[in-house]
Amino acid sequence: MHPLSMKYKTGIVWLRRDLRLKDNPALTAAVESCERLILLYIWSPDGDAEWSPGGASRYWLHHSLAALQTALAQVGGELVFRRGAADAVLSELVRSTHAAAVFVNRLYEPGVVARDAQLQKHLARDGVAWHDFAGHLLKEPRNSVKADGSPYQVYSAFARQYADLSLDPELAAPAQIQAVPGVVGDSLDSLNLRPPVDWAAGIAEAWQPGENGAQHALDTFITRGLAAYGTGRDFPAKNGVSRLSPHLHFGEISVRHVWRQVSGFEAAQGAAGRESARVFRNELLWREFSHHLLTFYPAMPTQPLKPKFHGFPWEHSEEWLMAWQKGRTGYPIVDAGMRQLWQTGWMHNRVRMIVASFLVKDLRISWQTGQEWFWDTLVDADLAQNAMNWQWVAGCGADAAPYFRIFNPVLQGRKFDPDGSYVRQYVPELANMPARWIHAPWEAPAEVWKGCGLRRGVDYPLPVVDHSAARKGALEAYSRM
DNA sequence: TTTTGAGTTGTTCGA
DNA sequence: GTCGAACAACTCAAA
Repeated sequence: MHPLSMKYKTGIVWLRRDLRLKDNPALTAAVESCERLILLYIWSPDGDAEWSPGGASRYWLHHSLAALQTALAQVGGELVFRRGAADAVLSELVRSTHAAAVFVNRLYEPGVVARDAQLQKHLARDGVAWHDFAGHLLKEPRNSVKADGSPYQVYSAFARQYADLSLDPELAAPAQIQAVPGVVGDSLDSLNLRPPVDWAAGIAEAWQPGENGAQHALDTFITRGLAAYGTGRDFPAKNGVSRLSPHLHFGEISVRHVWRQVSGFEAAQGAAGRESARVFRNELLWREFSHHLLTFYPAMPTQPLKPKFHGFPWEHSEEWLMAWQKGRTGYPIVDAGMRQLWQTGWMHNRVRMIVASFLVKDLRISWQTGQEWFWDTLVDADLAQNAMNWQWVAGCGADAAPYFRIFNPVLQGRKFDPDGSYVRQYVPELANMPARWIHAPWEAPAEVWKGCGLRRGVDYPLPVVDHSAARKGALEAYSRM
């Protein structure tokens, strides 16, 4: 942390994706070094930075901000909302309030990094200090490079350096905040983050955005899911995963806190539990790795990391894309995943791989197209992770991904949703399909369809493509590269 | 500089 | 039904 010897009369805490009070380095430093604070959130819909949040993210953001507003008010703080370009908002605010310093936690999207550098320069010209802190990751990307200073390109080598990770002590939530009174702001509602049409009922049911919801999700996971995470995480019908991703994306909980809690749990476990904790921590390291990659390969969201993928012959079928997006491909596990995404703003990780593989390998539609859909529909949409994972599936990412790794949606369904309960939940028209046919209903005899009250290919579609043929086509296209 | 070992999550085929 | 091998070649990390 920066040693701040200077005391400021007025400081601005610019909250971005660190929507929490606990273990928030920028907030704590500001409280300790300023007599009074302006707590600011800026909504810049037309982007100082590219990749403005998608629909599901905005919904989450609205509720997360509402929760933060309440929590800050309880310690005397007042969250001020402003809309517009960050540069204009900050310079106006600095002039009108005579604030002498701005405090932020660093982010790692290339557009944000560039904008922050500009802002810092502009503020310095007006004599305003800029203090940025490490609050979003376990380790700063610039500190996790190889001995020669070059960036890691392989996950396992990257992850190895976290073996002896030592973390700064956690910071308590501020007990008291002195707010600058009477700062003019917009209302949260006027930011229009919520959708005009209420499609979000399913999201509201499934989630509790905000710091309390995040801590609750962590507690629930540690008491119910973590011990069996190693195997349980692969079964989408079980509650085997943490569901922390949107909370971590918006910084409602500190990843250092999560790491510590998981390590604390591990200490009291037998071999299986220790292995589960290790596997889960590796998932946190994949999150780190994605930010590392985005830092050193800023084109990752649009360009394949492996150059030979430039010019890959992707298909452009609106009809297939629509079938995938709406969950009407005729492959139940794929359709269940895509409908879970649409209804709840989230999809189980195992199923994300299956639907992504299906889009890229079976339909041969570009990973960028899939990434854009996820960006708009996921409550946890995160530029670094979205880009890294789509590239991983497509095989054009940093790690070696064998060209022959093509998921078979029927086998995956049978293996990870053996009784079909995940499919039944999200593809209710198949609720009565016997388990034997649930992952390949086109193979079911006519009387089985009839017995379920279904017209074959009408009430539930036949496969848009034949997997076996599509697999051959993909292998051929990849080998021609 | 050269060498060596290794690389998140799979599927198919034939014995 | 289960099991092991094959499925390419290449790049990266580290000694």
